[in-house]
Formats: sequence, C-alpha cells, structure tokens
Amino acid sequence: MYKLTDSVPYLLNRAGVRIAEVFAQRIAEDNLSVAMYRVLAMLKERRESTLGDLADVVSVEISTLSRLVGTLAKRKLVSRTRPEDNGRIVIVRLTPQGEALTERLMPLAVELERTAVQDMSDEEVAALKKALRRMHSNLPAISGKGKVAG
Amino acid sequence: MYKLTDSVPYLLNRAGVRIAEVFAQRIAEDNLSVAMYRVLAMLKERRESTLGDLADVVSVEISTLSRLVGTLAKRKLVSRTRPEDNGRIVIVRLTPQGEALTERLMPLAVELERTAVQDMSDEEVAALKKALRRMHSNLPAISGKGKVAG
DNA sequence: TCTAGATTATTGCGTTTGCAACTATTGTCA
DNA sequence: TGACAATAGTTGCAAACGCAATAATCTAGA
Repeated sequence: MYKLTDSVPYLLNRAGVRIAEVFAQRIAEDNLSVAMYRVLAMLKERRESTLGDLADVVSVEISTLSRLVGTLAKRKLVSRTRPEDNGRIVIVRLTPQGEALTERLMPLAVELERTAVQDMSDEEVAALKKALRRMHSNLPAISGKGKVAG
Repeated sequence: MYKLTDSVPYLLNRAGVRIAEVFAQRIAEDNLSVAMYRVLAMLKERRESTLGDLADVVSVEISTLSRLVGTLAKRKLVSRTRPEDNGRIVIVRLTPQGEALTERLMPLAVELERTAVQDMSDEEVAALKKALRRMHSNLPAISGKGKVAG
C-alpha cells in the first residue's frame, strides 16, 4: 500500500534537500551556491569541460548553467574559452583562484558527508551509492519536455 | 580521496533531480508540480494538516507553500480553514475533487518507484530507505539561516 | 561547393523560489 | 490583567530557474 512518506522519491528529495541546505549554509560566506560548488569541484576533477557536459553532471538546465558560469567567470574563478578548432563549444576551466577556493571548500564537503552517513558502515554507504547510481540509470533523461523522436 | 561524482550529496541530488523530472513530466498534463502532488498525497495520508506541518513534510519554504496551497485552493483541490479556536493556524484539507485527482495520480507514483528500483531486491530497497531516513535525521534542520539560539 | 540540418551556447521572458518584513493571533509571566 | 514574547501565515521583492527562441558554428549529403 502506497504511502507518500514511505516512498523512495519522497525520501530521496527530503534527504537531498536537507543535505543541500546544510552545505549551502556552509558555503554562503563565500557567496557560492551548491550548484556553483559542484561546477568548481567538477572542474577540479576533470580539469576542463564544455558547458553541456557540466550541465549534465550538475543536473541543471544549460541555460541556468550558462549564467552561473558567467557569474563564476566574472569573479575570476573560472575561465571561458572558445577553441579555434571549434567555435560552437565553450571550454570552462578553473583559474588558480578558483582552484584555491575549491581546495579550501572540499574538506567541508567531506565533513558533511561524514556527518550524514555517520552511523553507517562502509558497506552500507557503498550500497547506498550503488542504489543511487542505479536509480539514475534506470530513469530516462528528460531532454526537452515531450519532444520524442521527432 | 574525495571525488565530487562519487560523493553521497552529489549522487543523492542527481538521482533526486532525475526522478523528479520524470514524475513532473507525467503530471504536467494535470498542471501539477511535484511539490503540489506531495501536498495532495500528504493530505490523503493525514486527512488534514497545517501549513507549517505541510512545509516540513514537503521540504519547501513556508512562503512558497502558502502560495502553492493558494493555487491549489483556487483550483478547488484543497480547502483552507482558520479554526475558531485558533486564529493563527490554517487547516488544509483535500476537497472531493482533490481526493479524486490524488487517487488517480498515486498509481503513477507507484509505477515510477518501481521503475527506479527495478533491479533491486526488497532488502536493498528497505536498506536504501533506511539510509535516506538516517541521513535526514543526522543533519540539522535549517530554520532561518544563521539564526542560532538567539 | 552549397545548402539543409544538427549541435552548442546565449538571451528573452514569465514563473517559481526563498528571505525578510509585516500582520494577526496566541502564550507567558509579572 | 497587561504587556512582551513567541508562533503562524501572508506578501513584497529580488534572485534563480526553465522553456523557447535565437545566434553561431559545424556536419553531411546532393
């Protein structure tokens, strides 16, 4: 029998919102949003990325990300480049300042995660991550609303 | 060693966004958002609720919820009442139309969940839910930003 | 080569959101 | 009882968001 408050989507959202709120508060003094942090952390991980790839990774609309990256660029945390051999795409990279900031913030993310999963074993955490990845891959990406094969 | 794309907050957000997108698309033809659905499903579960309690359950700001419930009330899906013995609070209830709509949509939520966890055992799903509840309770609720014990 | 289509990012625009301020009501305690 | 604090909800306002339209570039086929 279905109960909203026992359903996976609901519990997922509730935990996700809560953890994002806590992290948002921690990085607010640096005038960063959670999405901004994810962009920075992603670039630290991959060194560089196009806007579209970043949007996929960060789970936000590309138009939102375009403006968000614009803000980060204005603050000299990232650079935007259109390669000569491909004038469509934009390559985003961390600046030294951006890298320094990211390195300073990552420990906060680590600590937050530790707090969140404090009473779970390594196996439980691994199983959780596996389940989260599975659910993501079990569901279709929404491209542009109801535009299907057309 | 920390990797954004292997961290729990990131995976949590990614799965949550994806599942919400899919469900949003399914209920879009009824002009409902996911938060609206959660309000309706919550009222179906509890019969009635104050605005503040609803906000807690649905994980949205009370100001947002105030407007959202106003919209639902305009569509005659819920009713709002200020009890005579307490003029501060607002009691929200489903109307018959609201209940009918909710009953029609709940199977969609069930099916979505089934799709999301399709390759997991009952035990795995139970462990997932447990982990999601734990993380929620391991983290502090954010009241009003940095207002602490003041 | 030239044109039609696909890809990638940006911008316009209306909607939604959250914070802060405000209103209204209730609770407390001197 | 009377005043001050606490609670509950609403509204103003600015920021953030997503969709749709647009611009710019690249790709592929005749």
